[in-house]
Amino acid sequence: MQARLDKLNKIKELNIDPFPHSCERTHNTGEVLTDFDSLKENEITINLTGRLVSLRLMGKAAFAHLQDEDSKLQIYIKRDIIGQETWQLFKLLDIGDIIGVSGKLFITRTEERTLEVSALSLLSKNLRPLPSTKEKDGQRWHEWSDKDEKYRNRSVDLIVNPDSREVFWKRSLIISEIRRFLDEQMGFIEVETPVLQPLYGGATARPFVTHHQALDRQLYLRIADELYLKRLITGGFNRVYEIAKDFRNEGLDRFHSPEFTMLECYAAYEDYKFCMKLLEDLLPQLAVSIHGSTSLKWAGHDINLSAPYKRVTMVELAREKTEIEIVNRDRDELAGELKQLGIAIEPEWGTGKLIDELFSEKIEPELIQPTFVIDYPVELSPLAKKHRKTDGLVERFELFIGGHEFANSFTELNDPIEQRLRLEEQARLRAAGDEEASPVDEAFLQSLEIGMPPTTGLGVGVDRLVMLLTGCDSIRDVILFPTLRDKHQDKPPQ
RNA sequence: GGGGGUGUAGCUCAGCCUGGUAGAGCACCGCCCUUUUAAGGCGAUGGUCGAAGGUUCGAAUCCUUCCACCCUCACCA
Repeated sequence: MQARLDKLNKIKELNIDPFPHSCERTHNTGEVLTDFDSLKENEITINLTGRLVSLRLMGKAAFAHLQDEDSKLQIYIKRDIIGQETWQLFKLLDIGDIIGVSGKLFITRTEERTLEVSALSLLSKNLRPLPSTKEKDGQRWHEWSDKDEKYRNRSVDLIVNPDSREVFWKRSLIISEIRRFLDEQMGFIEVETPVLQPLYGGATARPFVTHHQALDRQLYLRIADELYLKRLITGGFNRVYEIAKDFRNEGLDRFHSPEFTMLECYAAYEDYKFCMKLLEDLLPQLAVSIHGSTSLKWAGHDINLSAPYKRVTMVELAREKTEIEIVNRDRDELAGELKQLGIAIEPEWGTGKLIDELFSEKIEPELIQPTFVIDYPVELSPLAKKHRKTDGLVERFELFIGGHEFANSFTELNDPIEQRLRLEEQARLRAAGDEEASPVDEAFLQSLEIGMPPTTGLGVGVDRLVMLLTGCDSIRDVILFPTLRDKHQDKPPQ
């Protein structure tokens, strides 16, 4: 770094501003590579900007690679072409500097498409050396691969690791494709609901708690958008969605981040079958536009996202995979059968929790191809409407892919009286020590009392969707700045 | 929280089992080189071996504790 500061001063002594305000730019590397033949034929002068990522100095000439937002291009710098003054500047450049070059295209003896530089300017000096990497024909040496460092220093990661760049490029595409699908094909509108909430709800999770000074009041970071979005349905917006961060104060692992991105959408005058159809339209479309095909590899499985997806009720699945009946069961009997399967259970768990446990232990991991698991026990779903045919169930589904949950949806409960009873039951569990049961949200209940049309809602974990479509196996690989422990200095000895 | 793994030069890693005072490649610095591409050649610099204790004549190496990351289980949609 000291060496680079010295160079910075030498550059200033040459009367060159190492951090100028603007520059000329006519193309990016992608455009040059695409139209190379005609640009070369017509001897078009190209102005490129980018970061110097490799340098091969050979006395009075040099080859280098310039990387921009698209890809990279080799440039050729020759003293006799750029002149003594610019050559002096060039020799003070380092890998990592951002420069602008202009010149015409040619092909080297080794047949690499190259820009012959006739003018060169420094746009921003690099003072902190980048990790050195080498690459040829897609093969890489000395790759900067320390995961901890990648997560903590994403700028460097994005410069140095094309794979990371591609993941986040795709993430952005996925989100804009989802928006386009909902806006243009489905007639939804995007809305924004509070992140800071006086009460939290819409999911079972422990919230983050914060405090507002001026109001002198406790607020929570939202764990879900659900209750607010339904209030908008009551208000007359028939199709709304939100793509935003939710926050859950829980453990973190490969599939869970304390802040994560959720898509929630609600459609009036539809039921949960609408949401299944929506996913069967959206996912193949996304897979093709992001990945080029509906078949992909993820978590060691070959997965095909072509619709339609298998639909199977939770009751059938439990019967088929474990021979256990889950509807209207006596709590202790059910607990006994779970124990026989070797599932560790806690004495205070109710039937809902037991079924949930059975399901995640024995059934989820086997759902590799996209599968809608439908019709859940009412105990697990305080916000879902009871099943139109079967007692004890609600109209709900979750989508499983590769053994993991990707979406959750139900026909929304819009009977305000029943909803109040169910929320009061949750509040009772909460009072009994279940930190994840939600409190009663009076504003939400009053909105149901005004009258919410029959409605269906859907939540999709966007981070997991990105993992699936980019082949990443950790949620940290698809979040630009994942939550990490502090890397503090070790405490001094006493 | 339990179990396993990792941490050595700016980067990627060897050395640890079997203790003797730190190594390679790349980067960086100097010199040579006007179509190279993991450019090449010559030379130089660079490390409190994650931290702190302990054992020992002697610790990167053995032991203990702590810190961070990864995997896994538990918790958790």
